[in-house]
Amino acid sequence: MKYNQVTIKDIARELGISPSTVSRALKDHPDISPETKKAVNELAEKLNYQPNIVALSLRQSKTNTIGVIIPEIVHFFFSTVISGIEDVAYSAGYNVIITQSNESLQREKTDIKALFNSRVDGMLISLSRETSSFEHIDSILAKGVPMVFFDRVYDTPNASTIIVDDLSGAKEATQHLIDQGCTRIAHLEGPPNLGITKQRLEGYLEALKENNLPVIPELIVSCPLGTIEEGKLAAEKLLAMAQPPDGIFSTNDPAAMGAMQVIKDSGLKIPKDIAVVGFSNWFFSSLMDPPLTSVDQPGFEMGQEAAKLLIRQIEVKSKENIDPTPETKVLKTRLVVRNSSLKKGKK
Amino acid sequence: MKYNQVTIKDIARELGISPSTVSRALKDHPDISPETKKAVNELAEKLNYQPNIVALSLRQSKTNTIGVIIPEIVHFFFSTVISGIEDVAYSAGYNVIITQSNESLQREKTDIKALFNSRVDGMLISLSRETSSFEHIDSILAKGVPMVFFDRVYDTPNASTIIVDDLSGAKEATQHLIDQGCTRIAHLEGPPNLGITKQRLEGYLEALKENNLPVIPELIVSCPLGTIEEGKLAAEKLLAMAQPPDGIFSTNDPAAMGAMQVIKDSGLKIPKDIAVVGFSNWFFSSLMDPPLTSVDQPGFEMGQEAAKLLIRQIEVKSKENIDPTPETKVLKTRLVVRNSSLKKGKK
DNA sequence: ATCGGAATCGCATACGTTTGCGAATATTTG
DNA sequence: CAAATATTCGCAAACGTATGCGATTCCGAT
Repeated sequence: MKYNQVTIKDIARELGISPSTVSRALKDHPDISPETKKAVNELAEKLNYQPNIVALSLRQSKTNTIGVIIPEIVHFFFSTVISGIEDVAYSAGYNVIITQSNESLQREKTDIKALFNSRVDGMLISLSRETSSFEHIDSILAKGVPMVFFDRVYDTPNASTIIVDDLSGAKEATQHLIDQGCTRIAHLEGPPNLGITKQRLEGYLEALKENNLPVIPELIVSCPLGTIEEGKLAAEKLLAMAQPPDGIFSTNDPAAMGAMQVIKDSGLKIPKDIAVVGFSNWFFSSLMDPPLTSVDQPGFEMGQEAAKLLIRQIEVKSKENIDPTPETKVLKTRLVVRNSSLKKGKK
Repeated sequence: MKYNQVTIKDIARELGISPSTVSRALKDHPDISPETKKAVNELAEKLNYQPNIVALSLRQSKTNTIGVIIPEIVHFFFSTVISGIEDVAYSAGYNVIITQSNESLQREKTDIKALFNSRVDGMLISLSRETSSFEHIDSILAKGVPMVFFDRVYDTPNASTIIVDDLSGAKEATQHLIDQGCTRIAHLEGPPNLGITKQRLEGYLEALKENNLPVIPELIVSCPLGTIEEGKLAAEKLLAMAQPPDGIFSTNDPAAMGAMQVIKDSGLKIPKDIAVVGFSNWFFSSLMDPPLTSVDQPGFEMGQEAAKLLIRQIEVKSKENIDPTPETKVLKTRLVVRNSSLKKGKK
């Protein structure tokens, strides 16, 4: 689009000097006399000169843009993360291009290529549910594009990652159920490809072991999509057992919610008969009836940290021309106790 | 960032021809012989040539990028709209840069400038709650940047808008309450600057008049932020009245939700004592207890339509070099009836 | 008056691509 | 066989900016 914006050449012509001088004057280069600088700056101000970012990007081989790939935007946790990313990116002078994989590996591949072709300075990625091979990522990584993975991470020594302590969070949640007197605790397990799924399962198992509770395989139900619907199905299955559970720890909030609905409809009471704990602390969790206990993930902070890390890597790479060593950052979770799990009342 | 991507020059050098020939060969220009085209295309394929989008943007004064300004991402409706925008933008070959105003006029101003400086080809904007003056928009509009406003629109003859039929939606919602037997219907009113607030109020009033119900000013309570907290306060105020309402139509779902909590805590029953209807049909509305009746806004579709309209305008402007005439598109709402308003049971 | 150096600035080139125009070669025509 | 035309390609400039290097000017010192 041609907006007839004033350029450095216009200023040069008007002042009868060369574009190079104008360029230098604008960046306060010592070679330029104070008078020229003054004249240039005043005219630039008067004409409302704004540097052409596209030309700058071409010249410097740097777009000041970071690309983001997330599974889906319409997801409380991820939109919170984006908010955090925006927050630091904008104050650092970076634009943010957002793409969503829609949980599809195919789409993730085209997204990553599109971002690379757009010459973004770096990428922030959270893997799709389907992603179990990584050539598409490795090939871009090999070209030296800085990348930071968050939440659903690719475990490679070549890229930075930022995660929450899913294991501890899950363990704490399970321990909380045990403290409330639960002895038969079910687990709604998440998408099998994701590391977070394994971590949360692991935390659940560790808590059981530390309390000398038996691990009952039938009580671990897979919810590969983690939807409300799957939560309902899982709960129906659990309630049909000879000995139903007295507590449920779900890999995420929607599944927990689905389970809650089925439990309530069956006439059982939450938390008296079955206590429920979710994961992620979605916006609406506090609005449920009863309000859902959940493990809070600091999404905004995760976005901030991921963006900070990426930008630092970008700047290191461009200034010192050195590949920065990847870092891993683990954020703490926080168990938010609400009525869905309080059999005994608050301590 | 220098990724040492192969350029048109590399291909030219390797083949002993000029860059211009390579360029033309790649775009199937008739001036180039079939043999040269074949050679070029094969080598390009082999070297995995990808055109440098930044150089292209500079050359063509077109970035194939559209900028989006929304009040906040962490908002079910807006994230849904974004999803719709992405959907059509990507298949049309456009990148999407997203910024959020955080409901601040100041931030909206800097966002719009930043997007302009990034030379986006067009903008999709939903106004902040604070926006009541429009110079910052007019000045950009005057430069000929295509703009489409959605949902919270700027009513000007110079830009296209895409909205939902808030008036009809509100009227239908209120009529529904009347049909359920409500005679004292309260309205939780939204942010005063927004057109949608006025439209929804208007629809509420029209429904009352058509049914010969009196307009009782005390029953119209302002919720300038539209938060859950404000909904609670409003409900407390309403319940303290000598004659509390028997129905509530809220300008949005969170306020409706806050009201529901207060009503339930006060011992009154929903919908028996007070029926409640919200607006926007947030994701969690169906999960409330009782599930909340709400006016569904087609967010995804709105995003799609807005992006389509904008892209069409961009292409018209660049090809025919003519300012396209602004259009307005109105999308239909849909009342989703749930138990929070069903005093009589489904018809 | 001459020189040296500092101060100030412009030329040329680069980033990667597109495109009008002209040049060279090949082909057809009379 | 010469001339006209068609085919195929390269040169150069352009988009807007940054920067190494050389050129010019000016000043004070000798």
